[in-house]
Amino acid sequence: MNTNESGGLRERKKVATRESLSAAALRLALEHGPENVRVDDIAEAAGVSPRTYNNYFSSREQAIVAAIAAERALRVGAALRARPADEPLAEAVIEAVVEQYGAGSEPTGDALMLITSTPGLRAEFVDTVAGIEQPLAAAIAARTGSDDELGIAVLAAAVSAAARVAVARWVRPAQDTQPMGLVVVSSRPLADLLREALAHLTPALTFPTR
Amino acid sequence: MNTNESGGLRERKKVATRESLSAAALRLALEHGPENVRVDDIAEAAGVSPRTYNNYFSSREQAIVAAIAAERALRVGAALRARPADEPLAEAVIEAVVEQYGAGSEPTGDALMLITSTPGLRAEFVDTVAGIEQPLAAAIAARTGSDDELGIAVLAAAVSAAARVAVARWVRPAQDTQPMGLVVVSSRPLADLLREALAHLTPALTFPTR
DNA sequence: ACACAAAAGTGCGTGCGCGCAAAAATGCGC
DNA sequence: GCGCATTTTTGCGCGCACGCACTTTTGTGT
Repeated sequence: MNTNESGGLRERKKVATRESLSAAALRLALEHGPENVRVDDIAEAAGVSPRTYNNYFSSREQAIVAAIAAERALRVGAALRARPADEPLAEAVIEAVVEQYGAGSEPTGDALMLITSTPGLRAEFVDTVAGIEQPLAAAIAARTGSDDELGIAVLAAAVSAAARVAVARWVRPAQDTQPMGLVVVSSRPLADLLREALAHLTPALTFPTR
Repeated sequence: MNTNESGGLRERKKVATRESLSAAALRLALEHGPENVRVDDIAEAAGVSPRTYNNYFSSREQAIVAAIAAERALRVGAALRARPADEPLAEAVIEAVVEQYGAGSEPTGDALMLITSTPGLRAEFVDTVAGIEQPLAAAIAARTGSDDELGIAVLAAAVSAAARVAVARWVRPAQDTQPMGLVVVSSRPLADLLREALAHLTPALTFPTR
């Protein structure tokens, strides 16, 4: 039945509510500055109650970043599954992560300005990278056929950690901030940083223990 | 001058306040159950105001776990520095982590019962493992003499992530919980889980990129 | 079409985390 | 010992996260 395939009305309304809330949070943050966004305002703009807002998000930063990072982490698993089956695991993982987080996928313009505007938003954006861990573990397990659950979890966690280091390096404030306290990202493309960071894990992904 | 060596009275009082707060949080949690501990009670027991409590801790779980995990993460860096200089990096790192988190160092008795009693405490305990990342990076840099800052950060982050996976595996609820909903840790010693997890990173620690 | 179950939305109250500014404590030079 | 600078403590107020219980909406079987 159609409702099972795409999820029913309830499921679609749930997704729509979440998207409406994060879109409202982002718009209000861009209009008034992230520190001036109020939960009551976000909820009202999305047409739900503040309590419902908290059913979906535990902080303002989480809601704002959700509109920017939008399930990117979840797509890493799908990207890895889509890599050629005969490609070495290390390369496949690197390209899957770079595809979702670099090479044209990184935030730009107003969104980038926003996530680097406060420590809280920067930290939340960096934290969203951790979301790749579970989908990646599932995709690695499917790809390798390995039943070493701990080993797979460790490799996925290491990749997630390396990606987080690269993203943190990319968004961290420059040592000497620009005039007016402007914060800019690293001049290096995120794809470069990701590849360099993940290259250090190539040996671990290439020579599995056992 | 003496005050510079050990830190002055101000510094010593700061340390004492933090220890007093976390000890009070732990004692009240053991006496009344972690969910019934109030910030006002912790602050009063430690002899400071609730506002001061929040200068040191951002949550009740953080204060409780601080009394249990007590700077263990910071000592991993020192433990690595203390390993034989000619020992391969991978083995030195593994033994340093195991020394601080396993092999007789893991929580037992009431403390163990407490950190596995609620999802919040379990998550906070697992999160404290992330604290090994910076001290470990500093110790790896000192030990290898490498100036590849990103590479060192990635290796330290990967080790931290692997240790977190092992600790999370150790404290996670058993699939079939005991009667009365009792939660127990994995039957395997934490040292075993840590060694197995970190073994997967031995190739990355042994064959540096470059 | 209806009845019932399940899930989502919501109001309310509670506890609390944090920014700000003022008071108190400590460090230091003279 | 004193004056000044710095740091820590604290009170206050605000915004908010969440548990609980109730209402509303959606899903499902008959």
